Order: sequence, then structure tokens, then C-alpha cells
Amino acid sequence: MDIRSLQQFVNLAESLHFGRASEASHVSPSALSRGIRRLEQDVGAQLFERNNRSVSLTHAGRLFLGYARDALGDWDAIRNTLMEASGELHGEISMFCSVTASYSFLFDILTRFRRDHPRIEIKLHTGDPEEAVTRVQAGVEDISIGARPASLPKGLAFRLITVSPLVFIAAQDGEPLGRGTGRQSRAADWSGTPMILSERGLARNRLDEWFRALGATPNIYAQVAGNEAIVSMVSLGFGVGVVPRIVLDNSPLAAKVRVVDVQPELAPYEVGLFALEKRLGSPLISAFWSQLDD
Amino acid sequence: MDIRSLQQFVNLAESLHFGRASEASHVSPSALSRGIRRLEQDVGAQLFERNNRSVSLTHAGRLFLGYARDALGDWDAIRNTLMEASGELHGEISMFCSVTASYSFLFDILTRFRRDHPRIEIKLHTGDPEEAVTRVQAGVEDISIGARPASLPKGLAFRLITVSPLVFIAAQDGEPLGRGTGRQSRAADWSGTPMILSERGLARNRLDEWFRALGATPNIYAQVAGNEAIVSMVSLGFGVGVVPRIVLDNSPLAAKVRVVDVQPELAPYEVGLFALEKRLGSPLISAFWSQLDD
DNA sequence: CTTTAATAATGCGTTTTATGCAATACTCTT
DNA sequence: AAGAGTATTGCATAAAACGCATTATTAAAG
Repeated sequence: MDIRSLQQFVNLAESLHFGRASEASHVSPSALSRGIRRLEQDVGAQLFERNNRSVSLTHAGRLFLGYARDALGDWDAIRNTLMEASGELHGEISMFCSVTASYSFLFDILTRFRRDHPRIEIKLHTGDPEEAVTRVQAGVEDISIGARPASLPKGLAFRLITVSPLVFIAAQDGEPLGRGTGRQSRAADWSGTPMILSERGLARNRLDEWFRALGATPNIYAQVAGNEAIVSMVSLGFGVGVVPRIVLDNSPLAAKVRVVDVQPELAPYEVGLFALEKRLGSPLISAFWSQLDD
Repeated sequence: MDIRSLQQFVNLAESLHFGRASEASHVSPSALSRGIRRLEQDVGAQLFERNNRSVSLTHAGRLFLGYARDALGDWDAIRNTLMEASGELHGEISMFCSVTASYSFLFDILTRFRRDHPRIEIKLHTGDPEEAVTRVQAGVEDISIGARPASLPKGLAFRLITVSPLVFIAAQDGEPLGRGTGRQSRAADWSGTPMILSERGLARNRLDEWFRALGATPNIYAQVAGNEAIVSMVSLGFGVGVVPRIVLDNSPLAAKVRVVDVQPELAPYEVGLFALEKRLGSPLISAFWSQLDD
């Protein structure tokens, strides 16, 4: 029996779904399946009742779940105790951010963190920015970087890193938009403007809201995934897009697009760290969290 | 972290000696060394202060020892709970006996045990009969088979399997001993008789005592290790030996030796099971123990 | 009733990890 | 200064774990 099997067991007991539990444990479903089997061998009792379509805890499994939670807690506790006693922090933090974020300020943050805590390993996972909140909520990651949603889910802590305006961009050498910039937009201004939008996500929601408030319907030329793709298509002259300025700052195509001054402005992106509130007590996570203080 | 590392840690913490702890853990010293290293990595603190000649617990190690004992206890407890709930016993018993014992009644005992508890694995280790007591005392083995010593060490439980007389044997076709058998021996009877004796062990102690009571000194022809070797040398006519009768019953040389009726008789061997009293509560050990009841 | 989508398990080849043996390096004793 | 005792390490081997692709089973949808 090892600690990882125990964590896998708890993950599975909580989700009752091998696919999701395997993600939470950062292993493949097959590894999880075998891991659980091993554990059942070790403990000498069947813990889950399962067929190929459903999973449920046996009576023994429910008893064992209590033990497993305690054991994981005890292990964490002794580790933290010894770690604090020894002065230097060790261990591993699992982290999630979008590719965009990893290109922009993540480098600086991790460089500093490594300098201050060289023996804490960061397991970095990248993916769709939308997952930043859900993955932390689900316990799949300790910390994630993302944009603060309109309403922060209960139990989730947010730590602001930076604010980046959402800006309209057009091709640098394209024709000027057929209206003066800098004044209030009118619905008619936008009916003929092809737009490059995110398929979904916070920026898209903000923009939909913006158009609704204007009483206009956007002329959508393309819906793409990823801010880089938006910049790319805009730079090629396909239309007007909306991205956080921080994306422009890190884009190799920045010189090929220009920011259009549009009124009213979109509410800015608040980019920061997410973590579960109850896990801020952990020395490792707390170290990462408070590193942004200075 | 896994349970075996934890057990290895406790073993080392108790003996502070890699060689002995590795025996107690049934692994090689190098495996133990690496195992401890791994554990120190996992826990993030140095647990032992050690150079090439001495081992001691660090402060962190002392703290961790408390945790480790608890964790091992908890693991045992949940296993036993689930095992009893599930009805069928699983797991592993480590067992020790002499080669002699393994040839004689061990087969029957294990056959029956396997029939009643097919999912309990027996890890059998063989060696010098004298170790039967010490290895159980040291916690290296769960159960051992051996002869009951004159005084049973504190905390050790003994369960009689069978009683086997200690008999004098001589070569079948050798000359008759120069005195009538069946009457009380006198010191003079033995001065010219070459004896084949164990180097040490219970039989040797009994015989030394017997000669002392007789006021005689044995004429020792050879001191050998192992009852089989005694039978062998006696059968070849080198002298008179003393072995438990059960050895004869299982010896291929039985037809080549004869039992000599000598008075006073030696106290018989009481062969049985050893286990630590405090471990008789464990379901597995208790199952083995009580199997002899019927 | 048949089809389809979902999903846990498994065969297999590969990578990682653990182990034992023999050799080494270091330490304390004589 | 020599020697015995002992933790460690290099190396080759063995075992275990893993992921991918596939399979088998099941519940729901048509």
C-alpha cells in the first residue's frame, strides 16, 4: 500500500467514475483501474462494486474511505510538521494555466518562486483557460492562473496578479474602421464589421453582453479557440477581434495589429491565482500564495 | 510512501543497525539503505544521522517514529476489520522452522492450513533450530516451530504440537555397547564410547546435564551441526549419538541405526509453535494457532 | 428490438523502479 | 598502523507500473 493508491482510492470514491478520478490523480484510466485492484488485493477486500458502466462503494469501501482520509491527513500532517521543523519547504505543487498565461508572466513568477523555494517542484499543466476554475474546484490542481469570473464560486480563493484591459484590435495595415474612434459606438457602426471571437469563455461573455447593451448583433466572421488564434486572424485582415492586452504584449504578431479605441470600454480582465480556500493552510500552497505579496 | 518502507523505518529505528534491520525486513542491506533514502526523500527530512559505522535517529526521525508506529497500527487495524467483515482471511504469515521440522510434520500442518485458509500465504524460512525462539522474539517471524526451551522467555507463547523422546542411537550393525542396556548407566560405561554430539542447542544442553549428573565426561568424537548429520555419522559407525525420535522417523538412514535403551532417559523434546503473545490477537496468527486445537 | 454511446477492464510493448551481489569507502578498535 | 565492521554505491537483472489501443459490457436512445 502506498499513499498514491490511497489518494486514488479517495478520488474514485468521491467521483465514482474512473475517467474523472484518473484525471484527478494525473494518471491514465488503466493505471487507476490497476491501482485500485492492487489496493483491493493489499487490503484483502473488495472496495468497489463495479461493472462496465457504474461504480459504487461496497460496505468495506465505505469503512476504508474513513481510514483513507485519516491516513492521508496524518501523512500530510507529519510531513508538514517535519518540513516546518527543518526550515526548508519541500514537495510538489500541481498547477494549471493556459498556454497564454504560461507565455506571459508565469515565467517571472516561477523564476522567483524557484529562487525562494528551490526544493518545491511545480507540476505544470496547461490547457483551456476556462478550466482554471473548475480544475481547482475539483481538486485536480492545487493552484491555477486565470481570469476572475463575474462571480467567484464558494470556497475558492482568488489572488490578483494583474489587470489587463480587453481591447479591440484590427489589422495594422487594414482600412480604418468606417467611423471615428474614441466616441460612443452605435449599433449601426458594427453591423458591417466582421468580428473574430472566442468560441466561449469570459471574453466572449463580456463581448456578447457589450453588444446586447448596444442593441446590436455582431457580424461574426469566425469563432476560434485561443487568443493567439484571434490575433493571428486579425493580423491577416479577416476582421476585428477582442483580446486581453497582455496577449498582445507577448504576441509575435503584435506589430501587425493595432488597438482600436472603442467606447464604452470592456471591463478589464482580472488575472490572478485560484486555490481552494481550505487548502491555503498548507505550507506549500501558502508559500506560493504569499509570494505575490511583495 | 508505502507501508513496507514504514515497517523498514521502524525496524531500523529499533535496531539502529542496517544489517539486523534488513534481516528483520527480509530484504538485503542495500535495499534497506535505498528504502530509507527514498523515505527521507518522500518525507522531506533526514530521519537518521548515520556514517559508515553508526546509526542514530535525528529529531525529525524521533517525531516520525511516532507517526510510523501509529500508521502501521492503523493499517493493520483497518485490514483486520475489513478482513473479519468479509469473512475470509487473507494475507501473509512469515514462519520459521528448522529443516528437520520442515521434513516432518510441517507438511501436514500446512496442508490443513491451506485447505482451511487458502488465501493466507505462508512465507517459510528455514535455518538453525536455535533461531526459532530468537527470531520470533525479535519480530523477524510471526511464528516458528521449535523445541520448548527449559524456561520460556517472557512474552512468548508456546503451543505444543508433539512430544518426541530424545533417544540414543548406534549403528545397526556395529558392535553392541560394552554393557547391558536397560539398566542404570554408570560413569565408567561411557568413558570409552565415542559420542557424536550437536555443537549446541537444546539436545546438547540436555546431554551435558545428563553426563554431569552421572559424574562422567563424554568422550566426544565429533561435534556436528544438524540432527541429520548426527544420524549420518552414527550410521557409519563413528559412535553413539542423541537425536529426537522424530528425526529418525523421517530419516532415510533410519534402518541403518538402532535405538539404544539407556537409563535414565533424557527428558523428551517438546516440539511446538512459538509466537509473540501480544500478536496472538491478530486474526491471521490466531487462525494458525488455533488450527492445532482439533 | 437494435443501435449507439459510454466506460471499465485487458493485452502488449515500453519505461521506470526496485533488488541483490560484489566492490567500495569510511570509522572505530586494537 | 592494521584490521574488522558496516553503510553505501555501481552495475546488471528482475519486477512493477504505465500508457495506448482494443475489447467487452452495459445503459440509454431511436
